[in-house]
Amino acid sequence: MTSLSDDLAGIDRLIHEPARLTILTALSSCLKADFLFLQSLTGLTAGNLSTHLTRLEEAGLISIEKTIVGKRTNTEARITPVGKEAVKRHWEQLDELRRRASSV
Amino acid sequence: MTSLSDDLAGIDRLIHEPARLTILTALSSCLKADFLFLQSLTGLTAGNLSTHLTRLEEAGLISIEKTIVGKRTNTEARITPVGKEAVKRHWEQLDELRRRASSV
DNA sequence: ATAATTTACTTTGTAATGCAAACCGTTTTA
DNA sequence: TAAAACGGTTTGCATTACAAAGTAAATTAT
Repeated sequence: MTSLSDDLAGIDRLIHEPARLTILTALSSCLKADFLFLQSLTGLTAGNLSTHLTRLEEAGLISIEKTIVGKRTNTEARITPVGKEAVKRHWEQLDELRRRASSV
Repeated sequence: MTSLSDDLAGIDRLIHEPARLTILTALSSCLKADFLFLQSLTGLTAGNLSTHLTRLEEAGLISIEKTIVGKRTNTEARITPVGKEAVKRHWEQLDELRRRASSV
């Protein structure tokens, strides 16, 4: 038996942060994306995108791979199976919270 | 013309905070609720609920009315028309963000 | 040749804020 | 009448999201 209170307590703030939720949701659909693509997609500054990607990597939700392309570094992010499941679950949790809170 | 980047930038963090999103969504459905009801509904500590309600009131999203019931104070929160529209819009913005980010 | 600019990021500094814990005035109970 | 409960508010701290500054390599201009 769960309650609205449990729904609320179950929200993971790491994922709920709008920028990270956007990044994770996008990566769930395209699997892999490089830094500059994610930057133009989200409109984030490079600094903030960098920090968010690092946090997501530390949490095991994405993996980051750096390669040399041409003569420059290239940073690619890929969602992990854990990350993919987590973001799917997060959207479901939000749906559930909305549903429950909408009928008190 | 809007983009995913605009969707992201348009998210209001005051509303996005899980506890406040829950409070606002609940008040959208029941219009009026007292402090203790909201506390048991959300599972928040009294201190945190108090702070969240104050912030929502300051933002004009809810109104707070204090009366004496029996011999004790009673705090009731009510959603304002602005608040009701804002939370509706927030859920729509999340839907839109999810939709857009899911098809990059 | 080398200075200046651009690219692709990372690190730092700071202001905001969410939470737990402490507090407060009143009322009820022992 | 002491103490515990009620119905909250205020405070202190640790986290964190952002902008701005920094960095290292590559490119362009002079």
